[in-house]
Amino acid sequence: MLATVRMRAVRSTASRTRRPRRGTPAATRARLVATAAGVFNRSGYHGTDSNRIARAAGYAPGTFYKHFRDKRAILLAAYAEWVTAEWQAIDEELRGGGGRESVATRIVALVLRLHRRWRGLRASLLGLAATDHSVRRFYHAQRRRQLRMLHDLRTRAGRPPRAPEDDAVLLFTLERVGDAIANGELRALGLRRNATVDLLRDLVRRYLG
Amino acid sequence: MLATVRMRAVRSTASRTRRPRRGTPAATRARLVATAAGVFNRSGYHGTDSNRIARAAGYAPGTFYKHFRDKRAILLAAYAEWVTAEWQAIDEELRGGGGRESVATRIVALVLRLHRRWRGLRASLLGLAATDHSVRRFYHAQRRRQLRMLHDLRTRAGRPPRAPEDDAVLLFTLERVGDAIANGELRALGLRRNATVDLLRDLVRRYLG
Amino acid sequence: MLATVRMRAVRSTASRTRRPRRGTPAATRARLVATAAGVFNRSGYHGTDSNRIARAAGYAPGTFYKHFRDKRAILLAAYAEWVTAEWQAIDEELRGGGGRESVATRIVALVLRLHRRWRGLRASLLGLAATDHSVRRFYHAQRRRQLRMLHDLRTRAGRPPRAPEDDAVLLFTLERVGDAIANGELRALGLRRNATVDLLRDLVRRYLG
Amino acid sequence: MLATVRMRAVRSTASRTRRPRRGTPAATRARLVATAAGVFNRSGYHGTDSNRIARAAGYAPGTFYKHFRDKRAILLAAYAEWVTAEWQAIDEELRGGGGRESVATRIVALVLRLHRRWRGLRASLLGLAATDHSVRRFYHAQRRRQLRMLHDLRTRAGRPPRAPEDDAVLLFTLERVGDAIANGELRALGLRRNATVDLLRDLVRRYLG
DNA sequence: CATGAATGAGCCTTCATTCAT
DNA sequence: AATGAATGAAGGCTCATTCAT
Repeated sequence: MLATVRMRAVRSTASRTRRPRRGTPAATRARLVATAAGVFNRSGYHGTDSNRIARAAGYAPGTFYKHFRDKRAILLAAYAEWVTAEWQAIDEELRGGGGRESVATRIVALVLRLHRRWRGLRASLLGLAATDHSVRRFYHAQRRRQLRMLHDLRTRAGRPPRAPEDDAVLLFTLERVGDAIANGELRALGLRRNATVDLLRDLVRRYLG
Repeated sequence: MLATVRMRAVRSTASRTRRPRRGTPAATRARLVATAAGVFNRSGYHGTDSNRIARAAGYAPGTFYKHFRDKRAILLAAYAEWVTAEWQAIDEELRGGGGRESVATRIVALVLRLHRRWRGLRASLLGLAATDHSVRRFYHAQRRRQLRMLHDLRTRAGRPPRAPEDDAVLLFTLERVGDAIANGELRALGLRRNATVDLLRDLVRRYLG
Repeated sequence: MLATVRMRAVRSTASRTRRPRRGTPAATRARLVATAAGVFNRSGYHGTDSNRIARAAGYAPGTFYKHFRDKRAILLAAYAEWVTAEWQAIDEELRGGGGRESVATRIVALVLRLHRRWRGLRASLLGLAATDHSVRRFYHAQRRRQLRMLHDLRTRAGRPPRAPEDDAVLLFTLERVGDAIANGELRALGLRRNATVDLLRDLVRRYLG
Repeated sequence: MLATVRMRAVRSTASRTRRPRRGTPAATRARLVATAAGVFNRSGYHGTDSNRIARAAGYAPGTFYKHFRDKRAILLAAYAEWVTAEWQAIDEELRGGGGRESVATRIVALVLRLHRRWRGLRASLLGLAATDHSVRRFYHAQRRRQLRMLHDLRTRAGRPPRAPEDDAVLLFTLERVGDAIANGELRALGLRRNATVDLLRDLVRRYLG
C-alpha cells in the first residue's frame, strides 16, 4: 500500500521551478485582488477560475485559498477596492475645487471613466448578487456609502439636503447610463454619446444647484 | 438501505410535470421555454442546468438539445418572450385610453410589475451579456424595439418627438429604478417606495406632457 | 469572450473513443458497487478516488455521481452488499444440515473466509465510522441484523435464547479474531492458526450446544 | 468590510496554546505528540492536517516537519505513548495488590477507561494499519508487548502459563468489547452495559484463576 | 419525436510538504 | 530552533452535451 501513498515528496527536482519570491501576506493579497479585479473584469466571474487568477498573479492555486475563503470572497474584495478607489477619485476631484459648472462635468466624466474601466467587474458582482443573498447585502452596503457621499456632496455645495429618494434616483440614473455608455449600448442604439453625456451633466448640475 | 443509497437516481416525481410524450415540436419548444423562463428567473442562469430544465418541463435531457442549440439559446428565447409579453401588456394598457395622468401611472405600475416578476431572468441575461457578444447584440436589438415603442407612445399622445437620447435616458432610469424596487434595494437603503414611484411617475408624465 | 466560453463542443472527433455499451441503471450501479468493493478492499477508502473507481468499472467520472451522492455512499452500498452476501452464505451453509459439530466448524470457516476476503472493506468502513455519525448509524444497523441472525441460529438449533449480551460478545470475539487471522496478526505474533481456530470453534459449539 | 473578507488569514488565537519559542527539541517534540494525540483522537487521522496540529501545539507548520518525517510518524509516536501509558497504568494498578476478585475488576475497568479515552486514536491507527505495511508492523510490535504482559500477569498470579493463543483470544475479546462500549455500539444495539462488563470480568477472572 | 445513460473536461478546494529567512 | 509563505498534485464533484435506442 505504500505504493498507493501520495508520491508528493518524490517530485523530481528537475520539474521544480524556483520558489517564487515570498512577500508579506498583505502584498500577496493585494496582488491577488488586483489580478482578480482585472480578470473578472475581462472574463466575468464565471469565465475564470481561482487557479487561473492565482497563476495570473504569479502564485500557485493553494496560495489563493490562504487568502480567500473562496472565489466569491475575492470578487467582493475586488469590488470593495473598486468602490473605494471610485470614491477616493471623486473625493479628490471635488476637493480640487472649481466652479459649480465644472464639478458636474468632472463628476460625470469620472463616473463614466470608472464605469467603462470596470464594467465587467460590476456586471460580475451584479450577476452574483441576483442569486446570492450575502453578495446582495454586501452590494447594498456599498451603495449606502455612495448615497451618504452624494448627500455630503450637496451639503458641501452649500445646498439643503434633498429627499434621499431623489438622491437614489440620480445615482441609479448615473449608474445605468454610465453602464450603457461603457457597454457600447449607446452606440448600438445609434445614439450620440455627447448628447447623452450632456443630459447627465444637466442632471448633476441641477442636483447640485 | 440500498434504497436510501440510491436516492440520487430517483427523480422526485413532484417536480416533474405530466410527461407530454409526442406533442408537436412547437408545443414542446413552448413548454421548454416557459419552464426555462421560470427556472432561470428563480435560480439564475448559472444556478440551474439544462437537465434540470428539461426534467422540470417533463422531458428528458436529450429533448432539450433537440430544440435548442445550447443553454444560451433557451435563455434568449425566454427573454424574447418576456419582452414580447411586456410590450404587449403595455400596448394593451395604453390602448385602453384614459387621461394623460393615468397613462403615466399605469406605465410605471406595469414596468414595476414586470421588473418584479422577471428580475431574475433579466439579471441572468444581463450577466451573460456582459461577456458574451452575441447575447449583447440580442439584448440591444430588444432595446431598440423598446425605444421605438416609447417614441410611438409620445407621438400617439400628440407630442412632437424628442431627441432619442432623451428617450433612452428615461428608459434607462425606469429600468434601473424598476430593478432597484424589484430587488429590494430600496428597502435595503431605507428609502420609501411610494416616494420613489412618485418620482418615476413625474418623469413619465413630464415626458408625455 | 466567446473564446473564453467552454469549448466542450469542439473536441476533435479523433480523440473521442466510442461510447461504451449502455446498460440498465441497475446493471451500471451493480458494476460500480462491485468494483468499488474490490478497490476499497485493496486500497482503502482513502487510497482511491471516485474517478478511479468509475474508470475501473469502465465508466467516466460523471457516471459515478449519477448513481451515488458521494464517495461515502458507495462504500456503504458495498458494505451492505458484503453483509448481505455473508449472511446468505451462512444461511445456505446452515440449511445444508449436518450435525451440531460440523455447523460450528462451518460457521467459523465461513466467517474466517469472509473476513479474509473483505478485510480491507471492513477496515474502510470502520475507519469512517469512527468519525462519521451517519456511517456509524449504518454500521450499527448492520450489526443489529447480525445479532438477530445469531439469535435465530440458536433457536433453530433447538436451544433456548441467551442474554443478548452473550450473543454480542460472541459476535465481537468472532469478528475480532477473524480480523486478526485475516490480518496476518496471528502470524506476526507467532501464534498457531489452527489452535486459534479451534478455540473459536469451541466457542461457537458451546454457544449452539 | 475588507476585514471580513480576510478572516481566513487570521488564526483564531483561542485555539492556539501559548507560543513556546525555542524550547529544547525534546520538549517541542513532546508538545507536538501530546497535541497530535488529542487531535487525532477527536478528529481522526484524515480529519486534521499537519498544519492544524502544529498550530494547535503552538508551532508553525515547518516546525512539525523538523520533528517528524511525515504525518504518519507522529501518529505512530502518539499511539506508542498511549500504549505505554496504558501498560504503566495497568502495571501500577496490579502492583497495588488486592484479592484476585478485585484484580479482574480493576483490569476491566482500566481497559474500558483507556478505550473510551482513546477510541479515536486507536481507530486512526487501525485505519492506517489496514493499508500501510509499516504501520501494521508497528502495531503488531505493540501487541507483542501486550501479550508478554498478560502472560506475566498470570505468572505473577501464581498460575501456570497458558497457550499463547488463549491469551491472544482474551486480549482480542477485551479489546473488541472495550471498543464496542467506548463506541456506543452497545447502546446502539440496546444491550446493557453492566451485563456486558460482567461477562468481561468473568473472562478475566477465569483467565487469572 | 423523445429518451436517458453516459460522457469528460474542468472547476473548486485541500493539505502534506518545502525552504528562504 | 523556529517560522510561515508558498507550493502543486490530486481529489471530489458538476454539468453541458451526445448518441444509440
